[in-house]
Amino acid sequence: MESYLLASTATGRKRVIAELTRGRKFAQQLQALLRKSPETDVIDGSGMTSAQILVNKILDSYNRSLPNISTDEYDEVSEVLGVDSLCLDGHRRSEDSGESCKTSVRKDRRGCYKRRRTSETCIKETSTWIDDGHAWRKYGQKSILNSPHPRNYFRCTHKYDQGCPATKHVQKIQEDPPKFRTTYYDDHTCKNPYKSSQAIIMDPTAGDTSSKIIWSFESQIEPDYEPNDPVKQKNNEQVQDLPNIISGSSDYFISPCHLTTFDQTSCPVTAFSSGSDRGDVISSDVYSCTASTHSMDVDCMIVGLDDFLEYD
DNA sequence: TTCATTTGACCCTC
DNA sequence: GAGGGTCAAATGAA
Repeated sequence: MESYLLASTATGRKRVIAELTRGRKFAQQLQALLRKSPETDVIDGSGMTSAQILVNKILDSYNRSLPNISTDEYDEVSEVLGVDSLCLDGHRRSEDSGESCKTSVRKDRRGCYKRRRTSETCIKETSTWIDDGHAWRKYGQKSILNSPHPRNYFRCTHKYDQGCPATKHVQKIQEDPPKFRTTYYDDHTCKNPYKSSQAIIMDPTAGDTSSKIIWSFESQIEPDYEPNDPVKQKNNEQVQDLPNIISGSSDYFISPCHLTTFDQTSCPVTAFSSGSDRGDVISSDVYSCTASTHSMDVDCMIVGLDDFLEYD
């Protein structure tokens, strides 16, 4: 992510930083605005609400920034966003056409993919495995040095059909009580087709119900899921059993990463009030995001904002 | 039959 | 060369 900021010239870099800083400022204003009651939002002469005006400013900020990124870096942006995946052809070949080129696949894999640089967008530690609302497909498992538990590798199910670059690593870091560390890489660009149970997360800073955030969940298997483990099964059921608190509303998903973007510092996210079993499960999670992902964070906010604007 | 998971091999970065 | 991330054939489940 930080590579986005590495414009080819010092002047260009300054310009990018200035624009992104500007965007962040607008995003913060928007954040404050959204905490207010929507009724207080001012409508200007053009008929736009102040929130919409801020959205336009943020988008404008990014539109000004992107041309300042050099071609190589723009390619990198595209790569991260899944616009032009660097080796989709390479690994799709085997999945699409089966054994047609088995013998050459091994050789062709040389240089087929780039190893990911350290660019995690979100780290989450949970006492239980909770679902984050996206469909993940496990593509690997690896024992890690000095770690008694293997690390599990997941990619978005829609990696190939929608080019979604999102991946995550899940590793059990503590046995008793069980603790899992989930590291998210890249954001989802897919349109998540899963609509399952939803939850409402109350903004802890707000006293009224005007600042509800819907948090969607989907069932998912624990990284080292054991079908015969009743405890783990129960945890999965807890997530699945979340009720549709708001029905009939457009289903919009805010991932744990997105939630943290509303507060740009690491902070625990509290879901539901105390006394709720389900809430206990969710509120035990701790999220943290890398400080270098502000621009992506703002982007996430924009995505969420569109939904906010549509949700009336 | 289709799709997800497992697992060993390959490849990249440090 | 070690360690870690990804690929893809094999296998299993629905």
